[in-house]
Amino acid sequence: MPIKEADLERIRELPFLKAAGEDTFRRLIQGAFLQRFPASTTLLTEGDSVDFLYILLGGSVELSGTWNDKETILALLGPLSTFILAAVVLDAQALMSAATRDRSDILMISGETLRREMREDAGFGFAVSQELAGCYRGLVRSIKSQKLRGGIERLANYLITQQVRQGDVETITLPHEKRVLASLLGMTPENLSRAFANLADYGVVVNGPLVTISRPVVLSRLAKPDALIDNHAPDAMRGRGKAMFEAWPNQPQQMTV
Amino acid sequence: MPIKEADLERIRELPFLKAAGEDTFRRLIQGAFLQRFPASTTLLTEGDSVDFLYILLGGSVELSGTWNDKETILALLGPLSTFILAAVVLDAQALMSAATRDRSDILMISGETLRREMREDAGFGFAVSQELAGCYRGLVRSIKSQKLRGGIERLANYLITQQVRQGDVETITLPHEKRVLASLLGMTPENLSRAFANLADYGVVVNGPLVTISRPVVLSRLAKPDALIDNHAPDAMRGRGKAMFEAWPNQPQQMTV
DNA sequence: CGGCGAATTGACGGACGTCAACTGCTGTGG
DNA sequence: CCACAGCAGTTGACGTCCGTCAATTCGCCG
Repeated sequence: MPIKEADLERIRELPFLKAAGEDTFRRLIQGAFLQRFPASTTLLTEGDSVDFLYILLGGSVELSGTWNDKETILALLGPLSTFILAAVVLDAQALMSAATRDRSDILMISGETLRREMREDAGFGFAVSQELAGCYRGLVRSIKSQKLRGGIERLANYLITQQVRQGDVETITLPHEKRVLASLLGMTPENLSRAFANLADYGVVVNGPLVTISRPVVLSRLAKPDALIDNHAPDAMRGRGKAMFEAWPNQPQQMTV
Repeated sequence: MPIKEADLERIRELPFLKAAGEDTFRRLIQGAFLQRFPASTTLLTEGDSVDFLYILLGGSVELSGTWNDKETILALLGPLSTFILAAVVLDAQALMSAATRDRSDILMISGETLRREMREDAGFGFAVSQELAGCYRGLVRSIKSQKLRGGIERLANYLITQQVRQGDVETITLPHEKRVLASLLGMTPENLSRAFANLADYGVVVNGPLVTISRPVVLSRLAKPDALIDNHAPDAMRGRGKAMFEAWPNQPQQMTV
């Protein structure tokens, strides 16, 4: 699929490409592919060597890890996310698998070109560092959530985060299947179900993918959301306008726990 | 404390400073402090804004996070580790606290200078990206370990990792108090004790800080170590000689789960 | 209409956290 | 030199959280 002019402009606005010089940008795009993948397509399996940096322009992607026949979802990505950047920078094997969830448009930039341009264009290299630093901090938040909170608390905070991102509505829409959410939160689907049932006491009403938070203050007293764990305004957003926060459809980036 | 010539040479060998140009290096060192801290000194509390990049030259440092009056250790660092680099790159507040465990020599580099030099010296910027990418991948391994394995399995793999790092000896020395290890592995001291007791069936004999692995094959069949989780040869080591792996005393870098 | 998968619910067992008591070591002070 | 306090570590009892297995319901799509 050829890269359209309109796409080029969108890509150019990515924070870590905006910092690149005009020549750098052109060379990066030169050997890049823009490809449309169907839903549930494996893009990369953990252990694979990584030849491209992936940039999700449309659709959604899931990052997962496995061990001993068990699998866990590490992150869910929405449009304008980059992924497996760290493996590309180090030219190392992937530590996570990546698969599309919906039909997705993905830009693939040559890893070798990326590394070469980073060594040439300091502004670009710095922007990549910032992107990586944002990813790193997302994982720190994840680990803290995972190690310090119980399942119900993780769910409660997830709901509050979603509420903020969806514009402080009373009724939020779960953006993924519950079994996917369960894996992201580090529990089984059965336990997620029970966690939702427990939250009924705190004014949480579940109706399919619709979740109504009728007593936000009560829920918040349980959840104890924390600026140093909960990504209400992700690092990755730094440097762009607030536009992405205002409305739902264009929101995501990274949806870690 | 003034920076000694001998220290300068050691510092210059750090992988992410080795890539810096001579001028860059001089400017980074210009406004830097080398400071000796006693044991159990708080260097930084989560939420603090971060003015310096820290480089541990001697001693040991613990990185921790808290929520709701609970605390967990996120990493234990040995000599020649950098820490809170991500916060410095983004000029953001720290997500973890840092404290010395032993008396420690720490080099502090101005964050503002670091960012400025990254924007000027592309080679240096790239090296910082590599450092960050290595840290990121360390956390990915941690999360996978945390979400996919049970406590006993995490301990078993920790022991195997230590065995490799200590030169494949039969009897390893735990480098930290057991309650510290417990927190790092995401469990309580009591449960760590029981986990050790369980591992007796797999040929693990505990004697204070000395742990003998009498049947490595049996233990390994339980632990199922995985190159994509267990950091037997950390990313951060890329680019330096193998010297650090050969012997115990000079080993560490990062000791994540 | 039938079948498949997601979601829920119940029953059960195992893993894990909490509380308490006890041991052993170490450093301190009489 | 010994008594004692203090802390790390261990062990036991208990309760809760969580994963597993099974059965059921529901909605969606062929």
